[in-house]
Amino acid sequence: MPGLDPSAMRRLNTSVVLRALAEHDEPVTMATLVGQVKLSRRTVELILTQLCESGWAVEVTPVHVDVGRPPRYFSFEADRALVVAVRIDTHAASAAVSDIRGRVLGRGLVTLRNYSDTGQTMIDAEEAVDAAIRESGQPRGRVRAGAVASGGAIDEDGVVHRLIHAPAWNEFALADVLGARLGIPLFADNDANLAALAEHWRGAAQETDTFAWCILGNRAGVGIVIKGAVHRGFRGAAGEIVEAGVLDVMRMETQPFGLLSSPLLEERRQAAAWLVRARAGDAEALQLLGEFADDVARLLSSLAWTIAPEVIVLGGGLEVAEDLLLPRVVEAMKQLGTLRIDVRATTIGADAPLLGAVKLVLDRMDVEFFGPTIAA
Amino acid sequence: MPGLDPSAMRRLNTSVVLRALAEHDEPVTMATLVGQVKLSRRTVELILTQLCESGWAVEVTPVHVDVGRPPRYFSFEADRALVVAVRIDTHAASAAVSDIRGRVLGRGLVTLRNYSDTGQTMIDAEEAVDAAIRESGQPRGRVRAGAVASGGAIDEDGVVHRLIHAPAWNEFALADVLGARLGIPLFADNDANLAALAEHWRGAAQETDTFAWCILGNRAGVGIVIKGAVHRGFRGAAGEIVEAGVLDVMRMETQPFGLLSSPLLEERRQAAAWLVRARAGDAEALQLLGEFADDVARLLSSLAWTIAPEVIVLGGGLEVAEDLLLPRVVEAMKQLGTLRIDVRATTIGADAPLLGAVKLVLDRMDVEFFGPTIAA
DNA sequence: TCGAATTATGCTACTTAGTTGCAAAATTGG
DNA sequence: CCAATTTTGCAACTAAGTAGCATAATTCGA
Repeated sequence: MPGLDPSAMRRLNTSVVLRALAEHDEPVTMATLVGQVKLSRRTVELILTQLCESGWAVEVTPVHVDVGRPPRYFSFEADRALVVAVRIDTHAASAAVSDIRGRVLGRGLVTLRNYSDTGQTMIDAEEAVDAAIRESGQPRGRVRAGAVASGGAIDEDGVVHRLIHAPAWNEFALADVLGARLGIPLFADNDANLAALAEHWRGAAQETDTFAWCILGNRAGVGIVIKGAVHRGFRGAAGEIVEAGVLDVMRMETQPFGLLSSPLLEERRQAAAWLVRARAGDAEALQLLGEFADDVARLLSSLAWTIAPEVIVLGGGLEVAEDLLLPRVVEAMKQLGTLRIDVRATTIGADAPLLGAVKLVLDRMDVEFFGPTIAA
Repeated sequence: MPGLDPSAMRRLNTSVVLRALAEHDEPVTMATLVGQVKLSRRTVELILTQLCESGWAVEVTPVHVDVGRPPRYFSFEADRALVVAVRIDTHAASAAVSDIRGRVLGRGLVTLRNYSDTGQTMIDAEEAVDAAIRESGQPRGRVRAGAVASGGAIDEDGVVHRLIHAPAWNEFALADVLGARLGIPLFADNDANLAALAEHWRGAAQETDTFAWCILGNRAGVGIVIKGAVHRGFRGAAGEIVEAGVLDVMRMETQPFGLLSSPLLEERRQAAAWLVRARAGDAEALQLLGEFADDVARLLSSLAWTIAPEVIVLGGGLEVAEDLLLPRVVEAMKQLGTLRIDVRATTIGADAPLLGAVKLVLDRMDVEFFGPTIAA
C-alpha cells in the first residue's frame, strides 16, 4: 500500500481535470470544469495551464454572446494520441485508426492468405494497419497503442490459449508478437468480449453494466461484461462455448440458421435464403428456426443462472433475424423456467469487435494517457 | 469525479497506515510501518499519534533486547469495533460476534419456530444475536455493523428476490428489517456467496481470486467470486441454480447423495449410511454415486464455460464424501470435454456462510472503519 | 459614447500536509 | 562509564490546495 504525497495528489487531480475536459466534445470554460471536478478554480486554472503546456489541452477563442467578461475556453486535444484496433477473423484482418475519443479516422482490410500460418497472418494484419493509418492521413508516430480482437481464449497477457480449429494459434503470444511488429504496446482479447465492450460503450447495452453478448451458430462465443469490465476468466476461457460439452453446440453448426454468423458471405447468403422462406411462412424453415431458438434459449439459460446478466445482446449476424428469432428465444426461455432477462439485438452490427478493441485500448491506456506522464 | 485536497490525502494516508498496522498480529515499531507504507517516518509518526488519540491504535511497551534506543511499539485495537454475522437457515438462526480482525468472540444458535413467518424469524435471529453478544462478554454498543446470510437471490440492497420454496420471503427487505431491529447497519447476501467469500479468506481458495463455491444436492447454489469480490448478478440471481431449467436439478434432490447437504440431521444421517455402503463397495450405492457425480459434473461444466473459474470448491456437506466424489466428478467433467479445472473440497465446512458474513461486513465497513471517520 | 451591470480572471496570502535532516535520547556491551 | 547503535523529536522547507479581493473585459441601456 503506497501512501500519497502532494505530487501524487497533483497527478490525480490532473487526471481528474483531463477526464472532465475529455468528456466534452465542445470547448468548455474553466467555470464549467470547476463545477464538475470539485476543485477550486485556482487549482483548475493551474492544472489547465500545465495541460496546455504539455499539449493535452488547447485554449480556443470562440465567438461569444453573453454579457460579462468573456471566459477562456479550453478543449481536449484528442488527436494528440491515436490508437489502432485490429481484428483477425478466419478470413480477413481489419484495422481501424481512431483518436482518443474513439472517432474512427481510417480503416483497412486485408484478406488473409493463410489463417493457419500465424506468421503470414501477422504480415497481413500489419498491412491492414498500414492501410488504416494511410487512410487516416495522420503521421504514424501518433499511433501510441493498439488492441487486437481474435477468436479463442485469450488471457490478460494477450496469449491465445485455445482456438479449437486452428492449433497453430495455441499458446501464440498474439499481443506481444503483433505489438512488437507494430512497435506499440498492444492488448489482445477475444472478439466476443470486445464486441460486448463496444455494445456497452456505444450500442445496445449502454444503460446496464452487467450483461452478456452472444454470437451463436456456425461460430459461438459469449462476451461477458461485469461492472463495466470484460470478464475473461481463468486463462481467458470465460464464455468459450466451444468447450461447453453440456450443450450440443455442434447441432447448431449444422443448422441453416447457425450460418447467420458465418464469416463467409456465401454461407450468410444461404442462411438469408432460409430467413426469406421462414418469413414467407414455409413450414420446414419455421421448424428449423424453432429448433435453433430452442438451442439458443438453452445456452442463454445457462448464462442466466450463472452470471445473471441484466441484458443479453444477440450479435454476430443474428440481428438480421431479430424479428423472427427474439420472440421465439424469449418464449423458449420462459418454457425452461429461466429468470426473465432482457434479450435484444445488437445496434452496432459487424463492426462491434473492432469498436470494442478501440475501447479496450482506451480503457487500458487510461493510466498512460491520464496518469503520471501528463504533467511532463 | 471529485478531486483531492490535502485533507483527503491525509484521510487516505491514515487509512493506509491503519491497514498496515492491522495486518500485524503482534505490536510493531514505527520503522516497520514506514517500510511498508512508503511514507516518511515523520508522517507515519503524526498519523500514529492521531490514531492513538482516536483509539484505533495503542502504544505498548514490550520487553526489549536489541542494542540502540528502544523503539516505540504500536498495536491495532481490534476490539474497538465488533461485527455480528447472522445466518438464517430453513431450520435455525445462528450468529457470531467477531472483532474487526475476524476473531470470533461469541456464538448463538436458535431453532426457528416458523421459517415461513418472516416476522417470527426476525425475532429468532435477534435472539441468536443476543446470545452471541452475551457469550462474547463484550458491551453491546461495540457491535457496529453486521451481515446476514440467507438462501435465495439477494440484491445489493439486501432485498430477497426469490426464495422458491418460501414465498413469504419474496421481496422481503431482509437487511433493512433485521438491521433496524438490531440497530446497526446490516448487509445481506446469499449463503453460497458468503461461503465462497469465506473460502477465499480462510479456506480452500486463498490463492486464487476467481473461483466458484458449490452446494449441490438437496439444496443447490453456487457462490461466485470474481477478482476477490462476490459476483451477485442482476437482482442477486447469479448462481441460483434453482432457476436453471437447463439442468435436471430435481433429480439431484431425490438422489440419496443429494441429502449430504440437507440442513436436517436425520437426512444427512441417511446420506451418510449410503456413503458407508459405497465405501464398502455396494453396487447400488456406487451406481447412485456415479449418477450423482455425473449430475454434479454437468453443473460444473456449465460454470466452467461461462465463468471459467480457476478453482471450484465443493462445500455444503459434500466434503464428507470428498474421497469418493471428487475423482468421479473430475472424470465425468473430462468425459464432457470440459476445460480442466481444479475441483476441491471446502476446508471450512459448515461454518462457511457465517464466516463469510463476517468477511462481508469487514469488507463493506472498510470505508467506515478505515475511511473519513478515523481521523476524528 | 459612456457608465452601470455582469462575469471571469489573475493574483496574493494562507492553510494543510508531506519531506528532509540533524541533534538528542535511550539503550547494550566492553 | 564511555563508545556504539538505533530510534526519536523537532525545526525548517516544499508542494499543493483554498479563499477571496481587486481588476479586466465584455454587454446593455440611456
